[in-house]
Amino acid sequence: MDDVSHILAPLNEAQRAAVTAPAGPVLVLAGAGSGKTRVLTHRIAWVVQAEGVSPHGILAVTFTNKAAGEMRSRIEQLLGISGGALWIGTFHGIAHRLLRLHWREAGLPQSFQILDSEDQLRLIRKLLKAENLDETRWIPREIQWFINSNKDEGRRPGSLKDGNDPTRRQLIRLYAEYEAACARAGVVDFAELLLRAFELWRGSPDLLAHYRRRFRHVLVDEFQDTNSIQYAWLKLLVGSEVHLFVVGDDDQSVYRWRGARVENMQDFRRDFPHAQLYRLEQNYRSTGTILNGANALIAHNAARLGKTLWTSGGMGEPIRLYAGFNERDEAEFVLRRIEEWTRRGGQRREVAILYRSNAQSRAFEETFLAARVPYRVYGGLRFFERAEIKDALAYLRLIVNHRDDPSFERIVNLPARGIGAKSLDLIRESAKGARSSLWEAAEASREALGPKAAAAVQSFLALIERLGGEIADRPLNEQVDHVLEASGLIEHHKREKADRGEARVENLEELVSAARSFEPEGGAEMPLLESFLSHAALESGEGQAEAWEDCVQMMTLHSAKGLEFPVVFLAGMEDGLFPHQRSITDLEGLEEERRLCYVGMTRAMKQLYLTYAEQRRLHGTDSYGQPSRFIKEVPEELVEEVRPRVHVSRPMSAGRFHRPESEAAAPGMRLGARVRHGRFGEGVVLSVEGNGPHARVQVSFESQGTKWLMLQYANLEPV
DNA sequence: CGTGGGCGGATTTTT
DNA sequence: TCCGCCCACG
Repeated sequence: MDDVSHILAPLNEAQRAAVTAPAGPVLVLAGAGSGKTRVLTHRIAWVVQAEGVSPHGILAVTFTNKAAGEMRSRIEQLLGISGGALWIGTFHGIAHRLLRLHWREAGLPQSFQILDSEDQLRLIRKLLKAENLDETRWIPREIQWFINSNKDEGRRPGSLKDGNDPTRRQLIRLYAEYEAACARAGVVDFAELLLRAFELWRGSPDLLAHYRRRFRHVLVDEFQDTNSIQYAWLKLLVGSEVHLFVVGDDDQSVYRWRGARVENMQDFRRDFPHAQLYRLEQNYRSTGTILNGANALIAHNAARLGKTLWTSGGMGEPIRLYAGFNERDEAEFVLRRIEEWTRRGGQRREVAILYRSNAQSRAFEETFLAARVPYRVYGGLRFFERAEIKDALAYLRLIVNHRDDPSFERIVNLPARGIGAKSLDLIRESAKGARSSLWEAAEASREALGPKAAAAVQSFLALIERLGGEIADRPLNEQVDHVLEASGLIEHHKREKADRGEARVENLEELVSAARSFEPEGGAEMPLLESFLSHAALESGEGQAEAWEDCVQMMTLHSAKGLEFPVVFLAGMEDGLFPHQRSITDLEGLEEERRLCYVGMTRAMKQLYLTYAEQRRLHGTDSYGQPSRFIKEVPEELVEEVRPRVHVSRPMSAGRFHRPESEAAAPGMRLGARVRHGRFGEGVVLSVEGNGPHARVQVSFESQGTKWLMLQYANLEPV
């Protein structure tokens, strides 16, 4: 046996017991901040080093690409080897890998592409339109939900019963049509990746046997977030002899609404009655006060596996509660506290503002912008989801796979080339009649179309063909670059309104540089371009961490899961907002909201603030909310109410941003301020975006129109 | 065919 | 309030 002390030494007793658990299924109930990731990585290291298992025989599944990447690098550090042989990835990533390797057995075309949720919605809309169904009666989102949740449960249209309900019958029919359309186009959506991978194994015993022999150790992170098909897939793989090691926390299950089944944790104990259970309850993150508060809160949920976090550290400071007059007052309070924190030597990046829904970031952004305090909002539109990026990818996808109908639809007339709705309808009709792809229908459409449209269609097809030839055998970034130029996309965006178009061109350039630095993951052998396209579909592209500026972090509670911060503000603690109105009515929904609150509280290491606003402007109207019921579920003695509002800070118009100008990095850049520019003359500030050296202002000049200017170069003077 | 105005809808999010 | 989508118009 190799020396394994470095694997075991940093672990506490419970962690060590889990890491060294003997053969058989294992369930680790890991509370927030109890070293969950550490247990997983050390388990892998242990299995490799102490039990001599080859990394080749290990499969580890996570929920996000980020988590997978972190796990891989931690294992590499721990073992001092390259983790290349380990299969670590998301369920979707691993399913994708399997389908690439075994596309034939899975019944897929070799060059199948992945449909993201937006593509999927678009396709559903197309189907509805083709069927002449009213979108107000058949809501695309609901149909999408119907399809995905059935796939998540492993159900194909053929196995669904309509129960003599005409609505349901129609939904099932649409599901079947949607499947046919995907097959025709050679595309698979996210849920399909999982279901296909499941069916692949279920339908090929030899293949399954192969993987069962290969993967002797299967580890799963965030098990409470698995859905039915993922768990079914795991059970299929595991059979009887493989070691399944799952880690999860039922109290942190916050994705029920997208198919996650906390019940899988209980089911696990039923399905593997001999499973060993380990509890990790010692928390290394938060103060005793924070933990006690979180424990008390979550105790209001029924149906828990049960777990109480404790710490060997001190109680720390009380949890602080602030009742703001309105959302602006709330934001200003948070701002003042953060300034206090930094004045005492704290860093901004150590502070997180967490909220229930993205719209809440706005009030904070405005306040922080005005105060010139750098912040970063996580979430929002991701890189690969931006329209211009998706257009560019659609070109590449269509080049790779002419049958990719969604891509065809997307770009056939972008930039505009005279192929209007009517021509497209014709092509769609004939594709449907011939059960062929749009591409094939377009090829055959010459006669059916007018001469002008026919020429336009043919030249589009020729363009795609030509591009395919021109980019063959060139480096990936040149391929992307060439397609962007030759397709006219760049030109198209350059002609747009200056501000918007510029940003789009920049994003497209970013895509080229992403291509330049792209390295395919080991495994499946496929052309670089195709693997880049799959990567683009599977990776949201959130990871583009910008220069590590010292910024206050703002994000939703959901995206904060798995993170920790010395100082946490849980903002918007009002009934209706949090718990959210739409979850308030049923118990299950409410319990999930409570778990979300638990997740939020347990992000905090040293200081935790709960804040709410008595009056909040939302969707344009003012509402007067009650403090969140969750506040009352935290024991009073742990909470200190900050400055019970004796005097109210008036949020009046003139003093909207009442920061002394001398403190501001760029004085006078308030919204509505009058400024003078050397060349453009006088104007009014319409908006301010970003901060630090990247800040940009939009100014409406009297004679030169509206322009975006980089603050650092513009030399604007207040008038 | 491309643009602007009117209308409705507006958790949470990863893949 | 604000954003995205659809339709009507030029």
